[in-house]
Amino acid sequence: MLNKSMDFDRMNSAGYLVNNLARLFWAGLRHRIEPLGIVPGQFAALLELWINDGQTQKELVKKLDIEQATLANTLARMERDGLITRKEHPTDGRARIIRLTEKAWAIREDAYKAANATNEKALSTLSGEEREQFISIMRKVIDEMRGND
Amino acid sequence: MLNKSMDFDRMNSAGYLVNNLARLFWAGLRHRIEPLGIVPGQFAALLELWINDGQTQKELVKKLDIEQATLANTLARMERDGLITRKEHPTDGRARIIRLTEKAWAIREDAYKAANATNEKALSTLSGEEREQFISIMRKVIDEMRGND
DNA sequence: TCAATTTGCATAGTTTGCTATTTAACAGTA
DNA sequence: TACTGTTAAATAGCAAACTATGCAAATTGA
Repeated sequence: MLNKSMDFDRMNSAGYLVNNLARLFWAGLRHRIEPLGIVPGQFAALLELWINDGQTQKELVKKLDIEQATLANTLARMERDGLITRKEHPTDGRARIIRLTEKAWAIREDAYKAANATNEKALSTLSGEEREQFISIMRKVIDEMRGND
Repeated sequence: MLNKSMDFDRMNSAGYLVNNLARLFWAGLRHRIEPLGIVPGQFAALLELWINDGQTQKELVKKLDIEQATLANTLARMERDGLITRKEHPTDGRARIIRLTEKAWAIREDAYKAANATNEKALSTLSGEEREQFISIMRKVIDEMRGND
């Protein structure tokens, strides 16, 4: 072998592992919430609306780390699926107030349980200390990556 | 507050953080490899083919943690983009041999550098020990999640 | 006041993931 | 040999991410 740089071991690449992990979490959550009639992409919006119902799309975008266009499409599917309604804003003709339906409220507790179960299963192999390390390292890396580049 | 279980803090959820992180890695890699004329989804297949050119789709699927249909589509785009060719298999009329083009070979070193730079930037805030913990914890969790559920 | 700019949301178009299904070729067996 | 079952790859259809662009309402400022 001429040069070590000629190799790239994806099993040692943080990016490769993170991607892999994200798809496993996605799949695990998808299975668990399927009976509730929701899909993983709707989860973040639901979490935020369960805490604070009746926001505009703009307010949601600010809190959920996704692009405006992504959220607009997800909200359209959620409306189609009967999870939210969108009514006109009282003072701003461009904005719309997003409100959860009864159906969305009804699945709240089960959805929390599904998410917690997915996390619990994933981390079940780790010690308490390792869990803390894992979470805190991820937060550090996210901050770093959001910072500059 | 009636009940602690009524809350779900996504900033403390491993799944939420992992998802976030994966999209940041994806974006970082995308920016860096854009000048090379490739996209992140093609990366895994390229890595494997750079090591072992001339495999069938089935062989690639076994090594890359993605579904057969996903790979088939990605390979179609790679063919369209002039990164691979697909020739008939000498003994099996169903299979096709996937081979890298000159164009794909030419960007190899720059692609490795781009991936390494993305990882390096991401982990730059971590100590050597933390990096090792991060990688080894991710491997543990992946093994756990792949295992059963 | 009214033209220009900004802003909130929607839409277009692409990639990449998934599941499910189809197609064609292979392999084994009656 | 003809039938049956299996297997490799392609295709259909959906979700969800992104960038870029469009549109109409709101705001600004000359």
